[in-house]
Amino acid sequence: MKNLHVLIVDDEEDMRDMVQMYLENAGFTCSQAGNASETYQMIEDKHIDLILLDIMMPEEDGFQVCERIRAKSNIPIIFLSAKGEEWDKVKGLQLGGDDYIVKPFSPGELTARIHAVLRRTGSVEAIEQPNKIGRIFINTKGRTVTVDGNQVPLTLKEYEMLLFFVKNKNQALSREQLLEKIWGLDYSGSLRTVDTHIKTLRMKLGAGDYIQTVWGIGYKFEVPNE
Amino acid sequence: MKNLHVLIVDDEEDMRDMVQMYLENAGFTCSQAGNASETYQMIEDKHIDLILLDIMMPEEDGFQVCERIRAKSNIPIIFLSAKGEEWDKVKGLQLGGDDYIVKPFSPGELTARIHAVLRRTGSVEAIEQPNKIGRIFINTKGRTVTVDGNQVPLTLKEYEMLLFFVKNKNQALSREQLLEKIWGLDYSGSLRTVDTHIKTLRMKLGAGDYIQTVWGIGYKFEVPNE
DNA sequence: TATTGTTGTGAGAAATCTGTGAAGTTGTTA
DNA sequence: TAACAACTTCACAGATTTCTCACAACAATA
Repeated sequence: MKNLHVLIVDDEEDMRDMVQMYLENAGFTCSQAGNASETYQMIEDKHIDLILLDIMMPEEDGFQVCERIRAKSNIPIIFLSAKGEEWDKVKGLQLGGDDYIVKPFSPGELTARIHAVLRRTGSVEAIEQPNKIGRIFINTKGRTVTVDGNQVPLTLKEYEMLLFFVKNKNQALSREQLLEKIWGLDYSGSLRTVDTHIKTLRMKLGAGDYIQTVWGIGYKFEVPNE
Repeated sequence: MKNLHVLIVDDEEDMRDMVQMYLENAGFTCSQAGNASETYQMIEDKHIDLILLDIMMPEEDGFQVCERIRAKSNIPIIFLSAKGEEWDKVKGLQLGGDDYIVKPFSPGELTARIHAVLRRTGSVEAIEQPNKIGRIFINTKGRTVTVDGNQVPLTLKEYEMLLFFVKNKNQALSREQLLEKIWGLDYSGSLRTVDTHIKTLRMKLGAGDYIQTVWGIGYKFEVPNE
């Protein structure tokens, strides 16, 4: 996969840094802009593959910025909006936004949407997604999981967990790693929460012993015959 | 592997000394700083490859120190925080920290994280992992061990012991050394505990006489034909 | 060979970790 | 607001690992 450059636009530095960290972990290169004029300058100066654009910003807000960018460029734009912030999905997308994400979001959600947008806009050759693993079939577009032909309804956390496991199959993963990647760096709850989700995932995936316990460490996803 | 220089920053001398001992045993060169100003001076004076930075310090705390260092340098920084200490992962990492470790930690955990950070930041060429030794195959990602093609289930201590033996093969290792490296400096149990683990390891590794008794000293890991 | 100190080993106690049901929280939807 | 789903926490039983101990077996030394 070629190296993709994402521009993060947000007036809060903390938020920019956090997003950048998430993205760099996922293999993206990042630049930051704290306001509208910095944004325009960045776009002139560098090759940007995608823009993450916060809506609430002093001076020009995200919608205005989007409009001005669209006047001369088709760079994919994903809007960021804080939860509860009053905003109009329709408006954003009409202005040429390609998607939107509501804060707070998990690292997995962020990268998933970026990949989806890049694929959709054709900016990048289809990114191969894991699909069939043993008797589990994961449809990342539809966000559905099928086991032995039967669709299994997974909750958000279960789904992200399964995806992360599949991406790192045959690797022992600690609870800390799972929490950090799926819940985000700022999660401060109990480690044992992972156990509970493991329980339900195991149950939903049925027989197959996909998820092994690595005693004293955490868990590992293994495919029986591979 | 080139000689890497680690700066240990902590206001407690005991902690600094302990960490230094761990690191020197692992082949690092160390310097110490007990407060913020010493830290800045060290960075000016010496070539430092990585900083271990305690968060709780009188006067300037670790976060502030990190911020000031980041203002002019990209030296990798790993935060140290005592268990239970209220601290914010996100804050630390946003300020430019590369990782964090919660005290108390084992020597193995410490060096593993340092290596990971150095690899990630590109400070050092990937450090080769032990893999095949005689008829033993160690998969560090999956944390599995195979002997003659058969997977052998090892407990945590057994696994860490084997790894340590392999890293120091053909060297006579005292029980004290083993306890210090695998259990940590604060272990206060019986020396003979080692014997018991040696017993089970020998049994699980099967024929091959990998682990030799060095009478009056301790044990040694040897590979038959090498 | 007798003596002394060291190591091997089995058994069981102690410590630690995981699985799980149930209850509590939070957030969403109608 | 009530009903519901998702998520988290808790507590305890059960499983697994780790440690200790006692004694047998062994090596070194005189």
